[in-house]
Amino acid sequence: MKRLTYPLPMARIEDVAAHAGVSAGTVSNVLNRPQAVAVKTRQRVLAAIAELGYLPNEAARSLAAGRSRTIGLIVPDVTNPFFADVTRGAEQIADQRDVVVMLYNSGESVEREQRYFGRLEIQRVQGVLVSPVRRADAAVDDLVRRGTPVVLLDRGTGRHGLCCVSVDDHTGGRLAAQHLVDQGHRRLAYAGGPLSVPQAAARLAGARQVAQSAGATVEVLETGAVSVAQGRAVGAAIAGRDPADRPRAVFCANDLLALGVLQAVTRRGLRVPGDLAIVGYDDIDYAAAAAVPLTSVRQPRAELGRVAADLLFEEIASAGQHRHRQVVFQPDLVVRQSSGA
Amino acid sequence: MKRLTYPLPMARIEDVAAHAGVSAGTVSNVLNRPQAVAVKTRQRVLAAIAELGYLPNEAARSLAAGRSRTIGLIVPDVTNPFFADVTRGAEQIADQRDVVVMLYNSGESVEREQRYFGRLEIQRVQGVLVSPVRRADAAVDDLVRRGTPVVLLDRGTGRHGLCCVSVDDHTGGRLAAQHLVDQGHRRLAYAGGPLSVPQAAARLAGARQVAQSAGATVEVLETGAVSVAQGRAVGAAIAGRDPADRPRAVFCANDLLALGVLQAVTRRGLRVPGDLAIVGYDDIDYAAAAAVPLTSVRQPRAELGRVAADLLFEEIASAGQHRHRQVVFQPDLVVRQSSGA
DNA sequence: TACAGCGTTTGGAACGGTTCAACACGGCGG
DNA sequence: CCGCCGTGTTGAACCGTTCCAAACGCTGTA
Repeated sequence: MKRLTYPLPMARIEDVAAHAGVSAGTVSNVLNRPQAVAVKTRQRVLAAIAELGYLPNEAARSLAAGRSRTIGLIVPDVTNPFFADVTRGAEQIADQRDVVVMLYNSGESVEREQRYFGRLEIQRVQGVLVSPVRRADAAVDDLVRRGTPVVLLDRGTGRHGLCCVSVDDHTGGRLAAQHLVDQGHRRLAYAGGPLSVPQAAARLAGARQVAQSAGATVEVLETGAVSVAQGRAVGAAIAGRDPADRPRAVFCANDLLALGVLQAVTRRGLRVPGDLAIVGYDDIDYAAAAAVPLTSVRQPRAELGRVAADLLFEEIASAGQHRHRQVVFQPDLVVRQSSGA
Repeated sequence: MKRLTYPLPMARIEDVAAHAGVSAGTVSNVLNRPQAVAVKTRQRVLAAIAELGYLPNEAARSLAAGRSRTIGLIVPDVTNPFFADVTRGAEQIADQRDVVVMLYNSGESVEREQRYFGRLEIQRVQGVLVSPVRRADAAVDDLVRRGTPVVLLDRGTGRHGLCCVSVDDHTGGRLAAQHLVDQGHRRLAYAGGPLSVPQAAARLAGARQVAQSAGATVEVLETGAVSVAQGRAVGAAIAGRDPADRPRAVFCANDLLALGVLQAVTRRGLRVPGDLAIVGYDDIDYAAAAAVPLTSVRQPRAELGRVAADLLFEEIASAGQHRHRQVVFQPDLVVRQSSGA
């Protein structure tokens, strides 16, 4: 008995073959190795495909081929404009190879990340791009041990002996601090955290280095996360201080934080950049659109995603003998009004 | 000859079966119909699965089962906080059923949308959730005709004789206008567009209705898109006018637009809400975080996604006889400073 | 005429699961 | 002691592709 499929059984490769008067193998060749098929035959087959509206069954295809035409991508949160652009970059490269990207948001949860790794393995993805939640991530190690190529995105640099792409956060911190110092500021603050996040720490270290050699001070205002709400808290704290005891410039670990600070201090009557200069990080679209357009450190976001995907495909192709590479990008500073340009 | 797989051949169901001393069918039962297997056997099999680190091959599974455990979701742009939340809602429901969501951004391009539909069909997704680019979308019709269940998200209401979920834009427009009228405004403006987008038109219509019965006027400032940049242009135009000839309140078709207007008019010295009251739409996170927190019309975003997914699964389950439903949500107004609360 | 060589096509064996009819087994009632 | 029943388990067919060795047909050469 034929199984009942609602509502119509799709054309299979056999149907196309029959319709074109060839064998299934030939249809498969037309699809996968067109140059191996005589022009006339190929045209006949293509006509049959069009006529029947044939669409190959991906499940059968990946089963037979032994690999699925997908890669996995796990980021903390696509809603974050930074990761949205990274994602776009990776998708662009995958698209060129006709590979589908399975996207997951870890939400900074180790448990979710692990669950998604499992899903990706079940799907037999060719490889995984991931911004791991933890620097030392056992789940990543497992995945690698089981044989899935992995490229680290923006985090966990180097630790795993894996390919990884990142942006030089130390330099980013230096750029921001140098700019503020150049504007004449000597009392800086750094808002960001938690400092256990390597990126937050590296940006601070860079800023400190510059400040030190310029005779400036950097006060650390550590936050529990990098969100607008946390930024507002920082801004309120700054605005609430005695003017003599206030930093004159604040460098924020990301733009969301900076936007929060901006909002909180202007609401309390401080002028930006007059009373407080602000520099953000990431240069998200909303940074330029803020009430006082934000000076920010820009990272090559889409490029990051593209290069990561390229590395992944390289590793996939070179099954086995592959030399892991670590690519580090340089950020640059975009000066706008918030820092008093 | 065995095909060479890098680097290790994964355990198959046969391996598990051998290891547990049962047949493959029993292992399959343990995985899919646990209650049909004797407790002792089940435990033995589960132990074998754990020991071998067995992960079922999803491709083989969907090939045999005749359907993949995936649904498709196509939105204009996940970066837009509105759609990000809708996506989260849909994913939540799918997750409960152990179904993977394949997410695509149409970028408002008909061509991309069509390409993604093709991909989803090739993947044999169980169904598709889509915010179609065009109201009358031939690609959607094709998909439906070929037998893929489709639920329309937030757009194209009713036209197709399909399930659809949306938010009442007319009411949204009324809420915004009523609020402005209540604040004493009689010269309103509506910024948004293009008006060929049904949503933009409905919001305007709602606003007009209220304005009319209150003896207020609504000037239309049509835009080509709803972005921060377009908002800035509108704001510049308003600020550039003679004060006597200016609207005193502007209702924007979305928050990005409103943020742009806010930025442009404050930079030109107008006070918000003193000189110009602003109301946005969507209540994205950045709305509350703006330099002047934005009054906005909130839509139940995650709920929208959840209900859409529920409807889709309902339709999938009731293969064939299914009565399409159209769910309409009501928006509500979130009052903040930008409208002079 | 035979045959080598080449480009094209074919048939059939995988791929790794699901599903279901048939069967084995033990207990129970007659 | 036999037949029956229900519970668990098995074996084999099947899902729709890819891939590859072998077959095929044609041309050119010996």
